[in-house]
Amino acid sequence: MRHDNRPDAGRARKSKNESGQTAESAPSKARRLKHGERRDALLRAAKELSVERGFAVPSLEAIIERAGGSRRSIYTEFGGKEGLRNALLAEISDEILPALHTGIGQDTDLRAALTRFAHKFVSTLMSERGINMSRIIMQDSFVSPARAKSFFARGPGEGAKLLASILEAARARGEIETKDCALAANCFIGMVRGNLYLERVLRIRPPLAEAEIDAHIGAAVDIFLDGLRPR
Amino acid sequence: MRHDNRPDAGRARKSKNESGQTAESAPSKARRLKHGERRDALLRAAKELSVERGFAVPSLEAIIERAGGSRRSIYTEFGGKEGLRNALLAEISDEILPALHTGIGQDTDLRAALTRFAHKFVSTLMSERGINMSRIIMQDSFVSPARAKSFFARGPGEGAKLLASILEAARARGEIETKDCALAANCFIGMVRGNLYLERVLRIRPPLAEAEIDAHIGAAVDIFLDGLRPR
DNA sequence: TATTTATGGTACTGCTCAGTACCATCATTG
DNA sequence: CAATGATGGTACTGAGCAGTACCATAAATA
Repeated sequence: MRHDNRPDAGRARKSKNESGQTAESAPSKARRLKHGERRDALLRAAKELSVERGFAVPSLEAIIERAGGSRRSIYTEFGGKEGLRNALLAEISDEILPALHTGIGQDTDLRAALTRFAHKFVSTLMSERGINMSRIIMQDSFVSPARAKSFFARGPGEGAKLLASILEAARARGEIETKDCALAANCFIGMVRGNLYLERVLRIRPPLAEAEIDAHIGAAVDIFLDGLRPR
Repeated sequence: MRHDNRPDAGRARKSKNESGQTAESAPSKARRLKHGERRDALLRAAKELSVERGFAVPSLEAIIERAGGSRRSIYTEFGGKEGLRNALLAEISDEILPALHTGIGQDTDLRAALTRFAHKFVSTLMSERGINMSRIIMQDSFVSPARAKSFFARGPGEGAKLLASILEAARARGEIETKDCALAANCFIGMVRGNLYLERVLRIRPPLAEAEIDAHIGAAVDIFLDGLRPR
């Protein structure tokens, strides 16, 4: 029951089967993936393309070229560009945010805890990959404040809370003295970020050497602890 | 000598003279501005449109609609979109950067100097207008690292240098004790920024109340000064 | 093996927008 | 006041890209 009343119903197709499989995630053949697999492939391609280039969602063409599948796949899997964007941002958040907070709060020594926190922060967010992800999230925030909000809450927001609770504990032990631990936590995080984060995001500065990181964190921890020490 | 061999040479023009003057900077008539004036009008329109909406360069259509003139004007005045972008970013930098540093370094008292610096920083950059300008500059940085670099150098970079020199002076007077004033300045700036700046840029937080600003700055200055006080 | 179903592929549509051509008109200058 | 030059206005062009229609084909199922 083919209704060929369409103008170009019988148009010649460019048979692209020759070498059209640009998908590098699939082992050379791998045609016809099923639902979940195709979704993963598309999402992974979108993510890697974004992260490689440090730019927000690439064009659908570019994604398909890398992942295989077709425009149609994107619409069935994600419902369109916006859905893909949502999934992509969630994916990126899921990669970067846990790395930000793992192991925080294990140290009993305050200085060690602060140093660990800062190191985690700097090495996760200021690495090449972390910066590219930051850039993607920032660019996206100009499009969707909602996604930015959720990212912030799960990332820096959560970090600030964790740090504040660490400070509360230290204050309870009498190691530090401050009115407002949340405020102090905010200050510490800012201090760790310094101007470096901005410089990295703006691509003004190359990735930091270990020595630079240590010096910066050392200075921040010193100033912070001395600033809060009990009289 | 009109060569009417063009297909639409004699096409009907929509006479738009009825009320086509959307230019608000011009007093209702003001047709046919000359060179410099048109340039200013275009640039101002581009700037206000960007700043109002917190988004990078608007479409040429939008600019023209507000400024008057025509696409042609933009090409004769700026050489195209890229030239306009350059001029726009320079314009924005020229507005925001001087405000950032004026009056810094006048105070003899270190605490007063730090507080003034921080206040200038927060009230300039975290105001609605300042945040919108920051957003524009960030978005542009994803397009042109060169412009981002120059902005950073003139803004935060310059600020860090100023602050470092203030700290040097204080150290010479024996008021503070630190190995590296540049590092310490970096820390202070970061502390002032805290998470607030990011929250504002991402539009997660509304403009700060005076009380919030004072509390935040107060905490930062306290921690910083105590952290650097001589043993 | 034949039929159905879902997925891959391609072209088309429509929109936005930068850049360009060219006409119309105002302003200047002799 | 007429000729000339510069500026305003409009439409056209072409590129990029999201979304959609529909054909082709591989997999599933009977």
